[in-house]
This record gives sequence, structure tokens and C-alpha cells, in this order.
Amino acid sequence: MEPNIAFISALLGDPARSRMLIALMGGKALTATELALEADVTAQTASSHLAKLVNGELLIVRKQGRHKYFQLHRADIAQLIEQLLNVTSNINHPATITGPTDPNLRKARVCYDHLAGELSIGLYDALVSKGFIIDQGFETKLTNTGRSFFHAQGVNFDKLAKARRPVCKSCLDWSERRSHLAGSLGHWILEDIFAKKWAVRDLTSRAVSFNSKGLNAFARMYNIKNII
Amino acid sequence: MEPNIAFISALLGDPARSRMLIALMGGKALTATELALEADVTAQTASSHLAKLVNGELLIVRKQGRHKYFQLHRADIAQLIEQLLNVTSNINHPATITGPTDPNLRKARVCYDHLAGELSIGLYDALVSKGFIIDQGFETKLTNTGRSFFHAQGVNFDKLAKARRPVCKSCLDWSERRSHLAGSLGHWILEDIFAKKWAVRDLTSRAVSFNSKGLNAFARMYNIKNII
DNA sequence: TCTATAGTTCGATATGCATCGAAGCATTGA
DNA sequence: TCAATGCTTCGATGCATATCGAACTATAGA
Repeated sequence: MEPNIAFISALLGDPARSRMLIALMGGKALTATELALEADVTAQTASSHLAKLVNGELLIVRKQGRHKYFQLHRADIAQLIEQLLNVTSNINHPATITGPTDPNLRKARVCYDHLAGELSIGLYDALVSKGFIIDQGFETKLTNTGRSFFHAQGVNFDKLAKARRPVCKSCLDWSERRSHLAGSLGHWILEDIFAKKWAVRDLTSRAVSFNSKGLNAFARMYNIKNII
Repeated sequence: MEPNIAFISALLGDPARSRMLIALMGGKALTATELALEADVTAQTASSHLAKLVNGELLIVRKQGRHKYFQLHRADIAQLIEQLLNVTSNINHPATITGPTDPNLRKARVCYDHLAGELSIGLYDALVSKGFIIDQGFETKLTNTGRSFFHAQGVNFDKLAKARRPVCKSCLDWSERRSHLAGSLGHWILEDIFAKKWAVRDLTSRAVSFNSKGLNAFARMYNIKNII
């Protein structure tokens, strides 16, 4: 019968953990290292705290490559923290600058074998609004119209299907903290960009540099708006 | 800067203290000895806890003779605890029934200083359907017709306006997961129910027990349907 | 392959704090 | 005045846990 509000409160009651949770109030997923910096503790300590928060179901975690992205578990957790902030009348959450500082990297870069950065978000949104893909939260699905579209662009789906990896996959973007397109289709799109010489890969960093003609052509092909 | 939410949460994070605070959710002021019994600790331990809670401004204390009466400091403290109960019931038994198991508590109980439970939900819906209040998600507003109605029932709005707390406020119900009416108007309604002897407050729990005449009169006054 | 980075586990340390016994105030009622 | 009750302070004890160094696994990128 005893609803253990004490247990939940104790989780919130540690300064390092509360700093992490407040940092996550922005809604963006943050990595363990970022949260360690935010809480001003070492990675080991942060790992221990994060394990407790996940175990206490205050956070959910998505593993992606060698990163772990943490987010508040549900909206009511955010509401609880909001209420706490309200009671303490402490309304300053210092916004953390996430991801790379290099503007070129923020704009477009390679993520393993597909496109990441602002342009990849624009691409993703455009594909969704055209009805080519469906965002289902943790999963992304290619629709029939999407399949037709990419087939017309020269994608050989039989060949893609042979590879073990999924054709269509969402990937949490490092700088934007939004889903972008991964999978073998994401790979095809990036290779297609290079093949058409719309962009070149930077030799020293992961940045992808579009030329002006290429950027326009890219935007036209996928009907991407708000290209700066 | 320093997240005071950790300080407040740590206060709530001790089992003995959280038991005391939940006991005070009934809205009644309790003495140190009563709270010690409630928390199942000795008088010395309770004294230490209560000093911390008063110092942290979660409680206020009134000395009366050789007794000390403790109460929740403000309504937002009660709301914080309600939200905590809400979150813990989401987490602990996601499959089972949420909130209190006691059917009397589910039916009607005191939430700090206003009515909670099934009947409060029925009241809220009735007020909305009559156009007396407007539910705006996070806010609840009293309409002009609502103001006229309650004025006719004897509510002194000039007096209510003097208090710092809002007249009309929504409060998320622990067992029902729906908004019910809080604020000074919610307080007036509960006091009105007691004044008209439609219900009595249980001495040991937060339950509010309506007698059959009172329940009918209550339903008639506010035009509440589906009273079981 | 190899190197750098992300994150975890383990062990040791230290600190905080809840708890209660005993003693001390404070107030009431006789 | 005295005894009874309500509450607090002090001191000792013991447990929980936050912290970090060092060593470990896993992944990315070259």
C-alpha cells in the first residue's frame, strides 16, 4: 500500500542526478558523457547514477553504436520535475550546446555510412511529408510510394534486400537529436550524392561539403524546404 | 544555479518523512506525536525530521500550548506530492489498479483542502458541461455563468480574491488520472459539503464519507450524473 | 589489423544521516 | 508546589551511498 514516493524522491534527491534530469528537461536525448559533464562528475559516477535512474524508470536509454542516449521516460516525469522547479521557484536550466561546434559538421556530415546533420533532418522531414517513409518512433518504414520513388531513382531493392542490414532505419542525430535516415537506403542516398558530385567528403573530418549546384539539385530531388 | 530540487527531493526521499507528508495530505494539522506514530519512528527521530521539513519550508508549524501542529506549507507542496503519487503508481504496478486500493478512498477523499476521487471527477465533468468552468489543459478557468452560479450559492469572491492562491485550479487526480477542481473554489466546495453535513471526514484516513441524503443533495446541486 | 573513444565494473574510501537512549526544557493541570 | 505529558538536544552507532582510480569491454574510424 505504501506508495514509495520516497524511493523516487531519493532518486531525485542527489545533486548530480537532479542536474542530469534538469539537463534532460530540454527534451533532447543526451549521452552519458554529456550528462557526466552536466552533473560535474566523472564518467564512472555518472554511469552509476544513470543506471539507477533507468532502473527507477525515470529515464529510458537508446543504445546507438558506442553512444547511449538518455531521455526522460514519460511526460509525467517531466511534469514532476517541472512541479519541483515550481516549488523551488528555480527556473534556470542552463542549455547545453550539444554535439559538434564546427558549423560544417553541424550542416552535413557522414554518420557511419549515411548522411547526418541539419541537411539529413531536412531530408527526413521531406521524405515523411511526401509519404515515402513513416516515422513510428523507434522504427521507420518505407511505404509503397516511397519504394516506387526510389526505384525510379535507380535503387535496386533486390540487391539491398540481400544485405543483412535493414533497408530503412532511423538513427538519432548527434547534433540535431532528431531521427535521420540510416540503413542501406540511407547509405544509397549518400553514395548517390557523391556519385552525382553534388558534394565531396572532407579529407580530415567527417564533414560533407555540398557545392551550390549540388545543394540545389539535392533539394529539388527530395523536395527539401528551408535549405540555407 | 544550485539545483534546489535536489534539496527538496532529498527531504521527500526519506521513508519516514514521506509517510509524514502523505499523512498531512488529508489537510488536517497533526501533532509531532501523531506524525511520529504515522511514520513509525520515535519522538526524537520525528522531531529531527519535522525540524528539517519546517526548515525546508515544506511544512509550517503552529505552537498551541504544549502541542505543535504541523501542516503542509502551501497548496503547491500538496500538488507536488500528488504528482509524486501519480508517478509512483505509474511505475510500481503498471498492470494493476492505480492509486489507493481502499474503495472508500477511491470514491471520495480529501486532497489537501479540496475533494478528490471519483466524485470529484463527476463534479468536474458536471461543472464543465454546465459551462461553469472551462478546462484548458493545464489551466482551468471560471466562466461568468460559473461565477454567477457560485455567487448564488453563497461564495464570497471578494474574499477569495484576497487570498494569494488562484480561485480556480486543476489538480491531477491520483486514482482517476483526470483533473479535478482545486484552488480556493475547490476548497469552498469541500467546506460547503462539510458545513451542510452531507459528508464527514474520516478520522484515521483521508476518506470522505457521504451519507445517502448528502450524496443526493450534492448530485442535485451540481447536476452530477452517474452517481453510484 | 590498430588506436581512440564511450561506457561499465570493481574495490576502497569517506561522508552523510537516520536512528534511538538518555537527559533536558516547557507546558498543563491538580 | 508537584507530577505528567509533549517535544527537543546531545551523543553514539551503524548503515547506505556518492565518489573516484584502475582496469575492463565494445564500438568507430583509419
